[in-house]
Amino acid sequence: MSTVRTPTIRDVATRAGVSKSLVSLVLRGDPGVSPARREAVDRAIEELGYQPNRVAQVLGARRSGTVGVLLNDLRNPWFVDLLAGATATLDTVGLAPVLVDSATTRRVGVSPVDQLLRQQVDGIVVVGTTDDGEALRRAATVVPIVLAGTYEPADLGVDVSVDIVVNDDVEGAAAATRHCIDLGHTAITHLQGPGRVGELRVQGYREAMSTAGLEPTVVPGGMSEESGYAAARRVLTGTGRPTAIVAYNDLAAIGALSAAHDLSLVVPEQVSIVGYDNTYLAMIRHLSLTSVENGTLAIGVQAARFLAERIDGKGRAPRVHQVPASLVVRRTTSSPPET
Amino acid sequence: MSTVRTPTIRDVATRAGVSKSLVSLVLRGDPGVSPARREAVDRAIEELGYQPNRVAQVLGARRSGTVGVLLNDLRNPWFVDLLAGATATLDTVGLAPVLVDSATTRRVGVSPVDQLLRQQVDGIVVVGTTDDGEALRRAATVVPIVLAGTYEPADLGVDVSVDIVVNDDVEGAAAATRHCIDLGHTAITHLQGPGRVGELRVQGYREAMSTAGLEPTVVPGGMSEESGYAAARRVLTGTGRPTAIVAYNDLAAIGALSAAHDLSLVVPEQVSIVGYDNTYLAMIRHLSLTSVENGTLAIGVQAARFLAERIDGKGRAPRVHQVPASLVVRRTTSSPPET
DNA sequence: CTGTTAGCGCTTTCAC
DNA sequence: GTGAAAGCGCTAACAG
Repeated sequence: MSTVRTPTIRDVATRAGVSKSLVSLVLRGDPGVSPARREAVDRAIEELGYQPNRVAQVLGARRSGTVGVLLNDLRNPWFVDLLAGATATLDTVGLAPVLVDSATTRRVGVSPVDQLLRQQVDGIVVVGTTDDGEALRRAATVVPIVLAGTYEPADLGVDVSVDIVVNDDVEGAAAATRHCIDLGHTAITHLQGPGRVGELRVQGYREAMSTAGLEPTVVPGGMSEESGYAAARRVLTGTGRPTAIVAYNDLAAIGALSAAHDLSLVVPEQVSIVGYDNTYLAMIRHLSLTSVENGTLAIGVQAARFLAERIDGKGRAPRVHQVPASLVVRRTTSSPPET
Repeated sequence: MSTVRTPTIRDVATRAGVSKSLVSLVLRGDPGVSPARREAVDRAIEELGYQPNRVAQVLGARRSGTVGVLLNDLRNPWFVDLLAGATATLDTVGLAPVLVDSATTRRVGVSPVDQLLRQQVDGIVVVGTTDDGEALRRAATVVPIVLAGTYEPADLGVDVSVDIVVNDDVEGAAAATRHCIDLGHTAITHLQGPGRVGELRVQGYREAMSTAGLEPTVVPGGMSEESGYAAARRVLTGTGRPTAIVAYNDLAAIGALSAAHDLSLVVPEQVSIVGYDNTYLAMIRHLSLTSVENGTLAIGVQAARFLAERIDGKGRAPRVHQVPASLVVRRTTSSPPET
């Protein structure tokens, strides 16, 4: 914590014997600067240990080069994977993500979205179902927004156009359900998750059940391990319990796995369980969870692309990009018990 | 994306019929503002939908109210837990974390630490072992730094003082090892992790082994699932394999679990495995990993406190805060096979 | 208690 | 090609 003033662009300029603006040009790699001067500036920067002040740059340029990423639970590996895809892509176009985890950020008064806006982000990507639709609606009038893995908030306003990048939730859930049906299950319960995505998965589940002439059972779950545990525990307690559970996501499925364990039900012999998202959790061999692969990384990449385009002013009509979903069968599903 | 200029403090002032500075005072909740004027300002803010521009605030105030949090893998639940503790505490003192995940942030040229500095963060908390010691050393001369769950980089310079918050790695690893010894194991292998923390855990392991008169075996591992898998696979292949593995952390332990599974070794009957960090992964009942609880949340909280103090100018001597570690026995450890 | 006056460090026309 | 000057939106003394 030295007490000497940290060097500014002006110091660099004087030291290099040029003007402020010339330094600014060099900083931004402007091609039209004579090699000699560029060299002089670079040396001065080096000698001074000069670091450009981003804050001042942003204020001056009226463009921050950052995009807000609104997650809602860093504990869910799905978010992290999607984030990885988005980050990689943003990097290539000179944008930097600024994360906001609505779960940990309980800053009173100001909504996370407004925080982002105040920070002058150039765009926002909303990852997964979120509340805060009100704030987003406002935000949409100021910066471009893309929704990744969610359809909410729908109707962001008449003349604002947001892009949506999702997987085929209906088909994914249907595939998961069909898999159970094909294995011989007839009593299959679905643990519903939040939002429109939750509804679409219910729809896929219902379609598959109906096609097979089976009676659907949907119970409200959630997107966390705890909620999956609680829902599954309820469902698996007592008689008339299902022989298979199709969960909203991997986290909920893992909660269900735990519930089964606590009720001394062995998986998959007594109860089959399938997740959604195909996160690394599903791949852990000791869990080896049958799950729906939904192109998480690709969604992140595409979301970032869309956002970057819109930030560049390519203001087209709203787009919906859908990546396919496919089932990955592992060891938490098998034929139902004989009874 | 409306085209109207977003309102500034000046617009608010005119609309409320007061001066810019009065608005500024209201914004910062200054007590010395007459209720009438405050009310007028608030109404103007409301009517205009005014949002203060953080960037301008920071530039003016020469203080950003943010602290950089240098993680190195968002996929490791340990980081996320620690982050949660830190965030909660930072919030209470009006500081906001800005995350940098060195794993996903591969921004060429500028080190993540420098990025943080350019953003004018008021301090940095380094979570877990990091490279980039060089940049941190430079940073330490500009803002306060606290290390959480790591001792690196050591020696940040003569007159800079950084605080360190860690758990008792030696005791934690020793407890894990003793547990195996008490169960009757004699062939116990330790999967070493990175950095000084890795060394301390090795030390704890060695001490426990030596006390019991057993021969230690340490193999290099890593901190990821993959590296744990690879190391364990090597160790468990062929004859003369250990009956117990003490891993560097939960992620590595889970990798080891998978390796055992792939080699058709059943856990814990044929091989016991213990992790470190006691993350939610260890608690998943289907994994039910014996692990060392190391007060992750408490470390995050304390790190944030230390940093906040230093930012407030309470520049004391460097401190080292150590939280206790304790073993949580679950179902991946048992007596060794009879042979 | 309130308004005025300088900046904060950088970008950006716009002349030279 | 390079430099001068005018902001970006807000904070922070300092007078009134």
